[in-house]
Amino acid sequence: MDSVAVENYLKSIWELGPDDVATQDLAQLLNVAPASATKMVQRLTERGLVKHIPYKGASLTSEGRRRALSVVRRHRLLETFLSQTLDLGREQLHDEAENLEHGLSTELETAIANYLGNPERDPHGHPIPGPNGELPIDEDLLLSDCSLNQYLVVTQVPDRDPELLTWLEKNGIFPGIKLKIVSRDDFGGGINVRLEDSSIQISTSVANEVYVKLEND
Amino acid sequence: MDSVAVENYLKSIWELGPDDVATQDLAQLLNVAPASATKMVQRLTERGLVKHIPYKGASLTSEGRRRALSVVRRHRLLETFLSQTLDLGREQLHDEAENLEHGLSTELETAIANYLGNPERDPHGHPIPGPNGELPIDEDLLLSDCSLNQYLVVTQVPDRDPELLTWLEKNGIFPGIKLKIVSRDDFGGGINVRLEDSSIQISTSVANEVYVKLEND
DNA sequence: ACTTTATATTAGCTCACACTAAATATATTT
DNA sequence: AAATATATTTAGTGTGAGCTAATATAAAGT
Repeated sequence: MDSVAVENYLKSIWELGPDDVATQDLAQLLNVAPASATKMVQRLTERGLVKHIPYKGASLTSEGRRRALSVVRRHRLLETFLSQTLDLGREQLHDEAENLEHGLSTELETAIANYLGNPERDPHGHPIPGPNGELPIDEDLLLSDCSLNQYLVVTQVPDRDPELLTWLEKNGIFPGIKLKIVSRDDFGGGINVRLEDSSIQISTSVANEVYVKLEND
Repeated sequence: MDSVAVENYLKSIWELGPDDVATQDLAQLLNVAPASATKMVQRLTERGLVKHIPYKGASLTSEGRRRALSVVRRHRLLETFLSQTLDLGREQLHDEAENLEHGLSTELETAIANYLGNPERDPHGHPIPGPNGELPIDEDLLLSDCSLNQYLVVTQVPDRDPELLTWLEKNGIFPGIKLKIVSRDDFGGGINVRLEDSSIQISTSVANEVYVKLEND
């Protein structure tokens, strides 16, 4: 069984990947010194879970990817389970799942998945990998890439930043909501969006973390 | 925050306590070498969580006890929560809770407790400590201490051994069930018990782990 | 009271995972 | 092409938690 540290590194490399993950980014995401990240990347390379080209970057081997996705699966199932049983706000879910994911046995993972009816997405709209690390191809579009006046439905919002999530929630942006882009401000100023009964402005950096699909799909 | 290892030691000392806990028993319960247990007991003594008289035994300080009971609380809340949402068998609960208890934040602990209506006992009948480590006085009687022909109700069964638990379950012994002792075999042979619609024999060692109360309480 | 046996502790080692400081690569400017 | 800046890696340490082998203490038996 992988240690908590190993699981967290694998998951982080996956999140930053797929290729040439910089030691520094990894270190920052995990709140450790860059040297610590290098060290761990080397240990993982030893173990065959990571491929590392020094001074270039790290990436997961297929076994590493499998294990990373197992962590992601547990994380997302837990988020879904907690949000469905207790009613925690979407913004609390991430941290709680983060703490519990490492202690989830395969049996309990399965029990939870069955209980939930093997859902395909978590409450943030992120796809849940299958038990063997299959990840459905994600065809969602970046909100910031969409054209004006198309009818869109939000599919995914970011989960790491509770503040941001609270803001999105307060402004009515969460999976399932319909909207369209009515105009773009120049020079990276953001986009103006029309929802059911409100209009808001969304900065480019936020629009880069929200995914949507066309309404008629 | 206490490490997983520290939490496990504290909980184990509490379970084996209250006084003069032998290093060896601790080591056995935690599956580590006796020397490792001694070492940890010393570290915990350093930290003021344990009082240790060398060659005599260890016991918890009041702070140590508080933290041990916090682990026990999380464990028992999780058992109750899992048994109520998913329906796992009573015999799976213990191990799963064991894995998850260390990752449960105070907020989630509270959310679960509220969701469950602040229960006083877990599915095995064990009392759940309060959020500040208060443990209600446990007045239940050992089944093996009871007199013949009293009308009894089972209140607690052991949770550590899935095999035993399955056996008890199969023979109809679990919290809430009514029974009476009809006879005792001589020389530690066990007791004969009459349930609603069956009779079984229970060995002394098992009867020493089952608690009951008088029916008319 | 002495010896044996059982239980505990100490000593010395190992491994995982963190850190800082120093050294070395790579990338970017001038 | 050299100089500077940035990123990465190596070297050296520390701490937590485990192990085995050797030693010390307490309990039991003769």
